Amino acid sequence: MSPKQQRGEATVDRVLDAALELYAESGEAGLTLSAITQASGASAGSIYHHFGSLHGVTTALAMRWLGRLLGDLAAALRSTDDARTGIHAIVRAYLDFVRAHPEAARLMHSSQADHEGMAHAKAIRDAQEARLTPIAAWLQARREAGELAPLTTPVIESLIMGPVVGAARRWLSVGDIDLDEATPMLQEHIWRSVAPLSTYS
Amino acid sequence: MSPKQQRGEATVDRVLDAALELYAESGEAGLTLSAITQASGASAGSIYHHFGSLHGVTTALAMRWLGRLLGDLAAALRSTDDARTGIHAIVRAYLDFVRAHPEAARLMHSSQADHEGMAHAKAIRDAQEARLTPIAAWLQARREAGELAPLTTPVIESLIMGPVVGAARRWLSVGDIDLDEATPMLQEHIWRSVAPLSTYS
DNA sequence: TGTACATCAGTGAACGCGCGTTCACTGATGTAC
DNA sequence: TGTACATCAGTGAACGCGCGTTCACTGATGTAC
Repeated sequence: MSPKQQRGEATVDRVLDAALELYAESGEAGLTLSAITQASGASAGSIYHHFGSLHGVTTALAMRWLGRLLGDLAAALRSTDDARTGIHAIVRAYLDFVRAHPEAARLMHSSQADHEGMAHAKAIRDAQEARLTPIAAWLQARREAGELAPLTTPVIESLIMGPVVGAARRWLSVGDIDLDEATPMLQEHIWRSVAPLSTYS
Repeated sequence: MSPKQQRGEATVDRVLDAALELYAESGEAGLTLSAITQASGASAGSIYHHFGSLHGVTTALAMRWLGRLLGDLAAALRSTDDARTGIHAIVRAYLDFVRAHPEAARLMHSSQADHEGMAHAKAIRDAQEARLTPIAAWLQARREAGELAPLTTPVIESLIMGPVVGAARRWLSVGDIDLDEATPMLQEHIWRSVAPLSTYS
């Protein structure tokens, strides 16, 4: 999980890369130990040495990509300072990430949803706290500045991320949505849903 | 799947009810054949007679509840005729359903998300076409009447259902959202995101 | 610079367990005349 | 109303397969003096 030698790190990378590929090919059902050993070249024992269990592999995989996604979102916010450009930036960043890493996005959209993800959502939040904090702080600051409607954090987060996740999932599954075309519309209409009323009066 | 005798129907019901309970207890991993036979009282052979396979059970379970949910949503729309009350109604109907059937909601939120659900999203849509059509028709009529912003159907659906699904999932997992309190806010702010601009100018 | 030792990294055969599925069969229900 | 037959519903023991995990071990790397 936290290798002390370079080749250990390389092995962890190879295993996680192979696992994502396997997941993309055949879903959660494809993530068997023998499939991973074959695809990654690492032995069963080596995988257990680094991850403790098969479940440890999938957890590490989800955490790695969730960290990258949240990092992108936080970075997108960092270069903005008014609410509207911030909303636009985070929406774009999420959709860009999904387009760049569709397999990882697929993995996260389901692993966040499964029983485990549901049950351990809090644990995940803790593990990713460092990356969640700046995003939450940004939201709070904008709301306190009166640049966002006076809503609770969970409601604001649902209003912003909900449509983005919905559009991403739709693109990943049904495929009847053009993300390039949809992005500016999502950006502006999501903004309308969280903008203070004064913006339009 | 479509039993010709009454006791067949009763068995199917018992199996699906037991399966949902097992899922609520221990997730997808809990849905083994032996667990289902034990919990439902039906024999392995009987389950194969009705569902063809274990996978058939989970498919039937998801379809049953998805049908019920979509039925509720369509019913909620039916008693409205202007866009704003329609949006309010469908948002409320979804959240009411989630509160009334949290285990089923949990199941659908993940089974819609998994690899299978992603891959076969189109097949699911076909199977539920009868229930999806009136909802899609309502949307189209309202948009053509100028009561909704001129957006493509996937984008409108994402804007409406995205935040609702997001809030529901958050309630089911993290639990840091009060649905009673959030409902009116979601209703009105979702409406703002799909309302024609003239509403606020 | 060299040596001894501790820790990290990796191997792969072996294990037993529980899984989904099958199948030959019995019993219940419906139907035709 | 009674009888013969077809279909539907249900049983449960038996099967083999592939799974995750373990473990005794070797080899590589880092560290202390």
